[in-house]
Amino acid sequence: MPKKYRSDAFAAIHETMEALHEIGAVDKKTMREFDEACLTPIHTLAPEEIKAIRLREHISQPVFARYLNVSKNLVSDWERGVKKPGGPALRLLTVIQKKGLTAIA
Amino acid sequence: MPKKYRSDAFAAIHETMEALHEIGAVDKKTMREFDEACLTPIHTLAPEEIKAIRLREHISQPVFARYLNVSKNLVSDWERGVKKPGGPALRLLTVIQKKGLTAIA
DNA sequence: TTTAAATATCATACTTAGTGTGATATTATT
DNA sequence: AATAATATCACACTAAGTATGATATTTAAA
Repeated sequence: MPKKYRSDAFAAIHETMEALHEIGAVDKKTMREFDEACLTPIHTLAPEEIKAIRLREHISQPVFARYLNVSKNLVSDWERGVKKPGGPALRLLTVIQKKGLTAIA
Repeated sequence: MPKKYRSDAFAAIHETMEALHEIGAVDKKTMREFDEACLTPIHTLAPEEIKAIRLREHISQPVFARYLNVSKNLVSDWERGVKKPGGPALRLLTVIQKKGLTAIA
């Protein structure tokens, strides 16, 4: 059984916060700070870490590339440290690292 | 209660496929084709669609940007059609469009 | 055992997505 | 009234990401 406590709890709390905001019980500033606090922090990933994430899912570079919607050569470059994943790519990899491939399938 | 039938079913089937592959009952080619078939197809998003996704979540451009791990100006550029989201950014937006913000939180 | 196909490393050249700064205007909040 | 958040816009810059193709090794199949 997959653990989904965190995301389920977050979804529920988020909806509650939205309702409270619409009623006027919570102001925009609080909403914004709440959302910021819910963000999974992002740290740069070392080449080996990226490769480890992929091997953990037991898939090849080409297939992994299609999941991320990037070219297969880019995945190779990441794993060899030739290039480093940027903004949105890093978020994607962080999500997969934490929740697995099925989170974005 | 959030609907997670699809991802739960996929996770279960995926694990079964892996087990069958390790036993030798399923070859690599079949595994690869299976994974490819599980990918949510990606279509380019119009500026209005991107804005719609964000408004649907009731958050501002800056907060949305932090969820995606991109700069706030880029979100503005997307929504005005000045720039178009590429590979990994498109995947991220497609996931949010289908599963909501909590999928990547 | 040979053939074929998938995988992964590597090189090169190119395009544009994404960053960062800063100005402006409008809208909320106190 | 004043402060802060939001959003549009301009500009220059960097490097992420693309595309193609060669090579080598492994893996599957005939």
